Amino acid sequence: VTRTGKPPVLDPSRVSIRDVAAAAGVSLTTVSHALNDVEGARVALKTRERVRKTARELGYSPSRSARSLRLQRTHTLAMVSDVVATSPHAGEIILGAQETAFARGWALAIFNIGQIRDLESRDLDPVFQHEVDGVIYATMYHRHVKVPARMRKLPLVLLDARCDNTRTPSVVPDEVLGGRTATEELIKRGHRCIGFATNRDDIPATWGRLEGYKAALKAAGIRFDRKLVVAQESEASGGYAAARRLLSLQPRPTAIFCFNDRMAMGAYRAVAEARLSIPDDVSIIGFDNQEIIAEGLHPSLTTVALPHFEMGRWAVENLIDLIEDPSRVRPTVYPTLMPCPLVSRESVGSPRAA
Amino acid sequence: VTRTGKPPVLDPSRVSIRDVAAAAGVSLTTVSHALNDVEGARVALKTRERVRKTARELGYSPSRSARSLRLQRTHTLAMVSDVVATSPHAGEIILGAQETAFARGWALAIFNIGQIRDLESRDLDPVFQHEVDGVIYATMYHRHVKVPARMRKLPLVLLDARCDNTRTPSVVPDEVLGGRTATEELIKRGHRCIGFATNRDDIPATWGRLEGYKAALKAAGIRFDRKLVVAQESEASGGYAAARRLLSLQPRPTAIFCFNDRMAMGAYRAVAEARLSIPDDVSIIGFDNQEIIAEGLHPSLTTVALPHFEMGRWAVENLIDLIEDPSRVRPTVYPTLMPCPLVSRESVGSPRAA
DNA sequence: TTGTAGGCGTTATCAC
DNA sequence: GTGATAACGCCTACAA
Repeated sequence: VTRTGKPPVLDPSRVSIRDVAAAAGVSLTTVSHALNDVEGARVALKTRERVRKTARELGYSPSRSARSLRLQRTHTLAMVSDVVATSPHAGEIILGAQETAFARGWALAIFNIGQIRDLESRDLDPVFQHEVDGVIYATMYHRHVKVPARMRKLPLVLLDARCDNTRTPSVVPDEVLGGRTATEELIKRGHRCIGFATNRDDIPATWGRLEGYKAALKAAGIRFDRKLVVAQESEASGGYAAARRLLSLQPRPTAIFCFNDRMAMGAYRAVAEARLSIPDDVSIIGFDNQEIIAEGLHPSLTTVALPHFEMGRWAVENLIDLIEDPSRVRPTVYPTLMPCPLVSRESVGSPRAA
Repeated sequence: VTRTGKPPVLDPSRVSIRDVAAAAGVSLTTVSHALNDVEGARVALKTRERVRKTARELGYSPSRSARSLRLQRTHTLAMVSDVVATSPHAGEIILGAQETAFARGWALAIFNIGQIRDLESRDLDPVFQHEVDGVIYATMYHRHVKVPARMRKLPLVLLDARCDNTRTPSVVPDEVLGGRTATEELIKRGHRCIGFATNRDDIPATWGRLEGYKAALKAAGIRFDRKLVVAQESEASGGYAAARRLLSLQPRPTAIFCFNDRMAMGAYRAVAEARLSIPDDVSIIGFDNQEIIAEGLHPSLTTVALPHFEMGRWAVENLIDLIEDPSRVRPTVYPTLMPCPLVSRESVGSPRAA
């Protein structure tokens, strides 16, 4: 990088702590004390209020650079992720994280580092050169990760991921509860023969949702039937294939729980091809709440939402707390499970009288 | 905010310019000169190389805070947007912007400020307190905006938006060309009777895509038929309604250009209900390339992609250039139009022999 | 209760 | 060619 050689162009409009001090007729120490509520040094109440008022009137806000330099704190969080920014829900995670950080006066820097499996070998220097006070390590979907050693040196929170070290705060969707929520919704409507179009990947979402499905059946006294669970690719085509298979069973399931909304999209096609209707002949429930799909389908899709916004918020809250008081290591369950709420639309109804 | 009262905890592992100077056996001034290729002060080649080597070995990287303070430059860009982070394509914009900024050594801070029409009245102080060197003002979809006075004080680039001041760099999708691309693709396959399921909103995308549709017809010597253009809500339901209408015409269009992929999703349903098949009886082409929809539909949807990633990249490149050399105001067309590439999938074919 | 001074790490000016 | 030094704006130990 080549320098311009020019001296810094000072912005005369910018008000500094000196200006406030001058305007309030006190020393800049007093201003600092007053504005920061410093514990030791007490400032007369009257003085403090005058200082505050002056600062407000002048539109003073402390320089982040100067404060960072002095305090060795940047008040900036890094969100390091694989392709999180391209995942359909990335926006929600970023939004939740960003809003929370902003509300607490922190900045959030996004670092997209490509495939996360390259992480160990990759050069993270650029990330750390940005001098952040903490790291949120987010993955595109719920999974188990190995945290690079370099990253452990900073306060760290995992989002949508868990690792071996159970002392690292981590937040993931409660897949089990979500699977249970979906299944219970069907049971509540009177369904007893419920197919599950699941996926084939060996990831927590697969195990968890299946476990939730089983738990709901058990709680309702419905026998688990292996034939009602069909695993396929977690795409629309997989959902189509799985649903076709399920609809060909005797007796035919009156409802299908789909691993995600894309699979549900395929299931809709299978139902239509079988000349059946949703939800009269078959109820469909999805997972993920991808709104484009869920609201675009006809009838609109009842589904279970992944709490991305909430996870973003949680990660930032906990990371800032961790930074501000590392000693306060609250004993907490690991990982933190964020509930997945039901989003009711039109694709679930009661089965026709048998 | 309450202070801890503790003195700053210095990170002993962090190497500063002094360490490099000591290790290289020169003064820290020389290190700065050598590392920054300062014009006036020349450093002996041998010295410079030694300094560089030492810096590399020690893993030195200058403190951003200190540099910001000294240079009055934060090397940080703000991306101020309405609900961009929740829009389905937000990820692509952010990704393009972030990768580009990162590659040039800049940081990108995202500021989500809710509904942008409130912008004038909104308190942007928090944004500017973050001390950024420039602003990317991004909207959720292509439109005309009024830029708040405060924002004009900083280098500014508009993304997916245009404003009255034609000297403000601005990048938007080339809607006209995109509409033309879609229509031409259908014409190339031999279609002559092409319906257009458009939307009702009074936005540039509506006018532009229609204009492109007309231009393509004209270029192919096909008479524009008003009845072939049906405006509806830009949702799946609107696409359904529009397609139903179009499919009832005599003669029936052999192809339908849908304003966006969601409308195309609805059009698929209308085609299926009419017991027609895609693309044998009717070809469908969308717009936006929302992958979840386009790849989930059966058959997969041929569509025109919005260049979000590229717009993010363009905005950052141009903003940094503007900051680094404001005098270099290149005379350029306004706004910059980013082409929308065709994404071929399976929903377009040739019409059956008449 | 308030003021003074030193330093956070860097770059630019100006001597040597 | 090289080095000492003064800022950038802020916070805080310490003196008054």
